Amino acid sequence: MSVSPVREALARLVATGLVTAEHNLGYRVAPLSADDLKDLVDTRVREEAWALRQSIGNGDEMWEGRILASLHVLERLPRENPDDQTLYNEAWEKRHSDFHHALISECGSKLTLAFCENLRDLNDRYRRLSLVLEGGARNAATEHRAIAEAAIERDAPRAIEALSSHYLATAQYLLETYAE
Amino acid sequence: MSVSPVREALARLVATGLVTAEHNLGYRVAPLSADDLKDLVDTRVREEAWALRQSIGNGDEMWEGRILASLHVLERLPRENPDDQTLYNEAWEKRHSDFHHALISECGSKLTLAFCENLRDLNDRYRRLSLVLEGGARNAATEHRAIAEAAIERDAPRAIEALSSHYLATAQYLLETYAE
DNA sequence: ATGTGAAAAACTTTCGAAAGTATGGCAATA
DNA sequence: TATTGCCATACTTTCGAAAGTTTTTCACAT
Repeated sequence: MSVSPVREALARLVATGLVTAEHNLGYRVAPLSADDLKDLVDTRVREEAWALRQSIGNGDEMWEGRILASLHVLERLPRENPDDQTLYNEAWEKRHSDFHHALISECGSKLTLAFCENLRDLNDRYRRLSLVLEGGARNAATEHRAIAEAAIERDAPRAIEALSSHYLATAQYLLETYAE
Repeated sequence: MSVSPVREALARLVATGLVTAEHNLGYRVAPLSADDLKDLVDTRVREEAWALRQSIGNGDEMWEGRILASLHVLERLPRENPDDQTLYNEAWEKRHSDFHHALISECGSKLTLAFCENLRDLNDRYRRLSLVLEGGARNAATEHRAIAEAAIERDAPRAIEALSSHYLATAQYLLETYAE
């Protein structure tokens, strides 16, 4: 493989914020920082809270169905990689992403959805790091179910509260661990 | 100039959403549409309203100074290009962008600021089109001053109302013109 | 020891051409 | 006339090398 396609791929990663570029100095993995994580989680909670509220207002029974379907297949897979505990279970990661997307998918704004997807990609690096550190102590499955149920019952405040604390818990753990 | 740097530039435009790409079919100018514009303006009003409110809460006297300075230099330049009425006055465009950035610059979230900048870039195509059509009938200068004054007086609701209607007016004109 | 400057090495970017892919035209067939 | 399949053409992507830039090395002078 030549440099051209690699550079194209890097250019895309720069656009998402996962990689930084400086002219004549090449590309670098974007650094992680506590400030970045705080901004990331706060912004994500704000955006997804709005998107979830809109979806609860707009979504029909098909939307409810998609939430239940994505939650179901998510619960049928272990979060850990069965073959190698040090690796991620990419299939679970995909389904996890799909579940969260389903929740906000009926918000009515493509731009907001694209932004949320971008924020998820940025956040994933921190979340995966947290996963390694806490070793799956928290029960994410219970939290997912709580969010889904509140959303389907059209209880926006409860759904948003459940989603927010779901996002905040992971970040909080990481921030406290690194504060030491 | 070779294809490589052109492709890199196009890749960046794809990232902002101004250009679309399809594998083996090349790049295209992203289409304009009424739906896109509605989403764009709604999202932008929501994001900038939040960012302005935060800035009004966080901003110090230096922030106030930057708003006044950017408004001042904006008012000292004509919106139209003095040499050719069919061209834009790029210097004015730059100062206009700087003014709007100054208003929200103290919101405290880099991610939100980056998103707002992206939305501004996307919106500019529609705004410039509107500029040609309405021929500068509206008095943007008065609106800018109203936003700045409300912001500096720390009147968040009034500032947000002024900013929102400033953004909505341009879009509304364009949507109505094309609805015919 | 410390700093300076030139030369070499390593790396990034750009280039022109080759390889690969889609589109349009044309002849053969129904 | 309409449809199919093939070929030529135009375009997009990828390649390997050349050109350009930054970093390191090392001799020399302070």
